[in-house]
Amino acid sequence: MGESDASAEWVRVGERIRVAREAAKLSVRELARRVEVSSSHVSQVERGLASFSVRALYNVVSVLGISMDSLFEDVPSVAGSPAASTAADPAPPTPDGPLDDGGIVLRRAARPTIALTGGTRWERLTPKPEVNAEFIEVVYPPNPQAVPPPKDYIRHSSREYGIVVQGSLTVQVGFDQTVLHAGDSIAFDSHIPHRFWNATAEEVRAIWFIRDDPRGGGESNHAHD
Amino acid sequence: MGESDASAEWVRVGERIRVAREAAKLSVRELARRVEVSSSHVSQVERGLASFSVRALYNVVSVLGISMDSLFEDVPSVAGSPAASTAADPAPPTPDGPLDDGGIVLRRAARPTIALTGGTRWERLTPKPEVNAEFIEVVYPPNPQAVPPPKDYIRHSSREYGIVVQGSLTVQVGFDQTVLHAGDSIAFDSHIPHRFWNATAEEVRAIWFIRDDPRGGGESNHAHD
DNA sequence: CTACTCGTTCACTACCAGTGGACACAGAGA
DNA sequence: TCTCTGTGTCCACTGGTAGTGAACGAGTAG
Repeated sequence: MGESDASAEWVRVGERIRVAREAAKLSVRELARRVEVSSSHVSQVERGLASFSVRALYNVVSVLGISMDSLFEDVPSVAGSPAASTAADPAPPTPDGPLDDGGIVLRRAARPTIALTGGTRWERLTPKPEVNAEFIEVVYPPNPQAVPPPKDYIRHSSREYGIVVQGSLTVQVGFDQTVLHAGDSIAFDSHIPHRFWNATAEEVRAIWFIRDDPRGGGESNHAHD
Repeated sequence: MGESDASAEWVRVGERIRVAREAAKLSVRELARRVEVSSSHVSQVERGLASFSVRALYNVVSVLGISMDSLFEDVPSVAGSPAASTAADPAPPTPDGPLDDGGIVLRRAARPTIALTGGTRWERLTPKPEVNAEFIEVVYPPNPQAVPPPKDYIRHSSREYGIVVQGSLTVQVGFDQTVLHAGDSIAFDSHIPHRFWNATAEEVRAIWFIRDDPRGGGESNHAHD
C-alpha cells in the first residue's frame, strides 16, 4: 500500500536525523558511539542509503532528545502519506470522454467552488447540483492560534456524513466535542446544533455528504466553518 | 537512553500494541493484513518474542491511529536537550469522548470491514448501519496485470456518489468508460449498469455514498470491485 | 611534512524480521 | 454429535538488511 516506498520515506527520516544531530553539534562518530552503532552506518542512514533498526532509532531519539513522531511527521492519513499521494499523481490529462460530458464525472480541477469567510472553501463534487443532497469537499484553512470556533451553531433538518481526509478537525455536536483525525468519520442528524473548525496549523480536508430530509425540512443553512 | 536491553523494551512495546489493537477491536489477523505482515509475526511481536521493523511499526501506528511515542512512552523529556519540547505534540490520542460512544463518531481503526473476493474491502464509515444509505470507503487492491474487470454489471435503484481519494480507478457507466484520478468525483443513477476496477499497481481508495431510493428499489446488489 | 578529525565508500556477513503451515480452542450452526 | 470458521499461538526456515571495519579524500593545526 502507501508507503512501503521505504527508500523515499527513509530519505526524509535520515534528513531529519541529520538536522537534529547537527543542531546538537554532534559528529557522526560521536552520535554513532552513543547510539552504539558504527559511524559508517549513521552516515548511510542519514543519506537514505540504509535504515536504522527500531532499537537504534530509539537510541537516536533518546540521545538527541527529540520525539519519535518528529522523525516521521506526516503520520497517519488515509493514504499513509497524504500530500505524497496527491502530489505523486502527475495528474495525467485523462482526455474528456463521454462520461465527462454526460454530467456523470467531475474532474478535480473543474469543481465549482464557493469561498466562505475565513478562507473555508466548499467544493462541489457533483457535476450538477443534486436534489435534496450535497456531496462536497470542504477545505478548512490553517488556524494557527487555536482560534475560537464561530459563534453560530447550525441547525437544519437532514442527516450529515463526513470523513476527514487530511489534518485534524475539531467537531462539536450537541454538547460534546472531539477531534477527528484523518480517516475518522462522523454521521449525525443535523438538527442537533453542531459546528466544525480547524484548530491546527495544517490545512484540513473533509468529504461531506448532506442528505436533505425528503419530506419537510427546507432549511439549507449550513456553515461548515 | 539506558535501554539497550532490547528484549525487555520490546516486551513493553508489544504489550502496548496489543492494548491498542484490542481497543480498536481488531483481530491479530486483521491488523496483520493492514500492516502487511503475517499474523504470526504480529502475535510474536505482541508477546515480545520478536520485533517490528520500522516500516511495520510505522504502519502499525498509522493503522491504529496512535502516536509513535506512545509506544515507547518513557522517552527523554528531560534528556538534556531542550530541543525535545519543540516537537512536543504531534498526535494527541484523542481520548474517547461522549461522541465516540454516542454513535456519532467512528474512529478509523474501528471501522467495520467486509472483505470481498479479489481483495477489495468495504469499510463502513458510519458508527451504525444507516437506513437507506451507505457511507463507505472502498479499498481496491493493486491489479498489476491490467486484469479484465469483473463480468457482472451491477444494477440497482438508487443514486451513487463517489470520490477517488488515492490512486486511479477505472469506471464504466453505461457504455462509457473513463479513469478517475485522485480528486475526481462521480455521481450517477445506479440503475445504469456500471462497474469499477483498479487497473494499476497502486492501491486505490474511494469514498462512496450510496443513497437508496426511498420508494421502490429494494435491490442491494452492489459490487464495487 | 605529519597527525589528527571530519564525512564518506564499499565489500562483506550475521542476525533477525517476516513467512507459511500447522496446532488447540471456542463458538455457532446443522 | 460433527463440521465450519474464527481466534491466538507455535515453530522451523530463509532472505534481506542492519550493521561492520577498513580504507579513502578533504580539511586544519602544529
